[in-house]
Amino acid sequence: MSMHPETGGSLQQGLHQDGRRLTPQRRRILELFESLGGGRHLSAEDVHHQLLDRELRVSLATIYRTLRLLVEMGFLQELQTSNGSQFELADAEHIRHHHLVCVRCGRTEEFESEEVLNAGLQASNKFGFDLIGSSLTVRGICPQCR
Amino acid sequence: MSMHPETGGSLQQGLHQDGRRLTPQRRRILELFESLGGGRHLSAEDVHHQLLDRELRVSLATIYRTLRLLVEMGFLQELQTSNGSQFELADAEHIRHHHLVCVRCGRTEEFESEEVLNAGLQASNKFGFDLIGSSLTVRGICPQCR
DNA sequence: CTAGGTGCAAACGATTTGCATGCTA
DNA sequence: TAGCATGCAAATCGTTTGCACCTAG
Repeated sequence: MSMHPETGGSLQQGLHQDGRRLTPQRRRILELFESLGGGRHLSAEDVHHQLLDRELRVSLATIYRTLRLLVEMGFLQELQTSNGSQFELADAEHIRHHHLVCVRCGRTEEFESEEVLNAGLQASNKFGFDLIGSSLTVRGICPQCR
Repeated sequence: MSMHPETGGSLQQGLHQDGRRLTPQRRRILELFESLGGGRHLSAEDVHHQLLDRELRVSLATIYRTLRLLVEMGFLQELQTSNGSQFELADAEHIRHHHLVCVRCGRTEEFESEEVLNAGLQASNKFGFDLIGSSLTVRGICPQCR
């Protein structure tokens, strides 16, 4: 009942469902996230720059469209911040990592929690949702800003 | 160590700290949230309309400035969505309410969880943050969109 | 072939900011 | 008074979209 993160193989399969196509641009974005591994937050602009560093040109518009697609497929998870969205791998190893954000300076720390993972699972069961992932955002004021 | 939500009284006190002033505009916004009670999400525009319905004129710019202030003071909690931020009372009764969001249609359900609350507390302690609040966002696909 | 994808540039829309004026403490 | 707050309008800036062209299947 829960749609789960896929391996490279089944993900490419997913990109062929419903008449979707696996283009070089999409492959580049996928490979970027895979090469960076989990636990890294990238904005759309970050993805753009990382790709340019690798001499790969993909338009920002396509990056936005692809990131949205990957979120809906459950491959990425989106973290909304005051400066726009951040995306990160949502695979089994990282689905349990959460965020502690300073509301003053935006500093972000990460932590893990088994209980939070379970709470999300229970909630999605209760309402009949297919779980994609969950993320806890804890807001506070960091020591430097206090 | 944890900055906690305040009652009306200590909140108005908070609005006098650091040379801040309690203006009619701020009072109107505060009273709006208090009158609606917890568990309601309002965007900045929503606040604007609600106030107009009550024949109270406050500029959108001031609403944005005040909402940010109230979030930093811990009186409101901010929920970032793809259509902008939503704000709600962050008082003791509602600080433990979380969100289950459909990534396709945006439908949002709410639920509570004691474990999540504790996880946030532990995390903020670990990094020395003053806790303001926490919110879990669970992403999934709702039954209608599946 | 042909629907889906891409790039570009323009459009959008929520939020922020500069500045002159108002008003709290 | 002094200085924070407000209102207005203009500026920002991340994100979306229209459209003509391209290409995976």
